[in-house]
Amino acid sequence: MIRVRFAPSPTGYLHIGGARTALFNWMYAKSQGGKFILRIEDTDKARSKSEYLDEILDSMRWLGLDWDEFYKQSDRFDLYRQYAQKLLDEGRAYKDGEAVLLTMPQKIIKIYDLIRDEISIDTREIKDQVLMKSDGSPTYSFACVIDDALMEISCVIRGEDHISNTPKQIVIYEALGFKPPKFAHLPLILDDERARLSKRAGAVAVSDYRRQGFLPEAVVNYLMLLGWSPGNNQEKVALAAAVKNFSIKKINKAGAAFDMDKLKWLNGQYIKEMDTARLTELIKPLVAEKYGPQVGTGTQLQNIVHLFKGRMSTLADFLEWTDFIFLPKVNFDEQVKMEHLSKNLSKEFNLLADRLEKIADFNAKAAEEAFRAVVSQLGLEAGTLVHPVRVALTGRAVGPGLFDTMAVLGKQKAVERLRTTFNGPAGATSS
RNA sequence: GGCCCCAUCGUCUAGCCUGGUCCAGGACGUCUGCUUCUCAGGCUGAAAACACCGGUUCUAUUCCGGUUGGGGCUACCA
Repeated sequence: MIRVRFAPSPTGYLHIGGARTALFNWMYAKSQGGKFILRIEDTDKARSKSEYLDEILDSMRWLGLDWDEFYKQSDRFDLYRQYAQKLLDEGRAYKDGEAVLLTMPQKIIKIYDLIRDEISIDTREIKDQVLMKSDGSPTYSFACVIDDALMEISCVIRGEDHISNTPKQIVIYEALGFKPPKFAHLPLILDDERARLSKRAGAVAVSDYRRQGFLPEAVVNYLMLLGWSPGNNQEKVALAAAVKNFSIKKINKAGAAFDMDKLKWLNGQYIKEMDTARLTELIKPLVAEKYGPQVGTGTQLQNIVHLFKGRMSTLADFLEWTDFIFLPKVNFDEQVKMEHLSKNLSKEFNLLADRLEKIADFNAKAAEEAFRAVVSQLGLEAGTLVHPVRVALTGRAVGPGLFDTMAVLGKQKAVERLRTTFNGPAGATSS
């Protein structure tokens, strides 16, 4: 039976690198019909916080990484104490004050790593290891070894930063009379300067990505591609398909730099392919949070989502693009205003407003017809009026097609903005 | 510093195990062009890599050694 575990420490949020370690463990378990165990390593009483634990659990669920068994090391302190006493009784460990230290044997330890093959280390490089701290709590390596052995973990899949912990732990396995599991050390995720990914480099917590409007399926898809490849030049890979293809042997040895651009691209792909109704459900709470619970309900929001779907790379982009629809007044970009509205077009705007006002069933097609009529009446090129109108209605020079934009804005606001741009309420005049 | 790990386009990678089919394939990003009222998108196309030096071999990106470079560890943190 394949049994693997992910063992985060609740001394911080779930790190994106930790999420990938969890993901690889999870994929391996699923691909082998094994069990995925979540074990909380909260032996450091001072730094462990329950809010971090909640966040880790939340992020795991959000990513869809469900677990079969759950343990907390803080519930198991008696166990660690018993094994420490056993080693003391057998003379394999000794006391230094209240602490318990393990005597290091002098030998060459060979690790068989599923990704890197054999690694050997001379224990003479390693000093005696603390097993139990003076405060009575176990050290990481001691608790980790006892738990991995007792939980019958068949393969320890963890980050490369643990390679040098492995020989120390093998010595502990041997002292305790346990058979060591297999090991697989994953390459680390690096930042764009190829240094270890840290807060400095932007978002590192899974919850940050969630907050920024990334989809869990995109985050999972991106993470699995860091150090692993499904083959066949596939980029967009569903978790289920990846599980089918998964093999530890195919994991890379070299560190992988995190590329935010590619994550955004992937996220955009998932957004574009998502059913608009479902996407609207995801966006609804964001709109409600920003503008109040009354705004953006019903099919109206779905139409807006439909219009902007193709240009979003994160859910948060929707809010960026659509402020002109939800805000009572347009938020002008002064630069853009200078460029497109410095010439007085009040005659043209009013004419267009008159036409729009008369439309009974206001939609993109009707708006376009009205617009074309005005343009031909004035003998203008469509383009010369399209851009100023877009700026007047949305505050920006870029956006979706003007008539679709008018349709989602609605007749009333469109007409009002056209009328007030040049000769509206005090202060609205620009020159 | 010591010990350990690693090394294909700017980035993620395929290929390397089982040398020739690779003047190295895909994707992100960058740059062309087309589409269009703009931008995004979509569709085209282009530039872009086997770190270096030796060895083995008829043949090396693929195997071996070294050099260089990068990363990790070196806690009574995990």
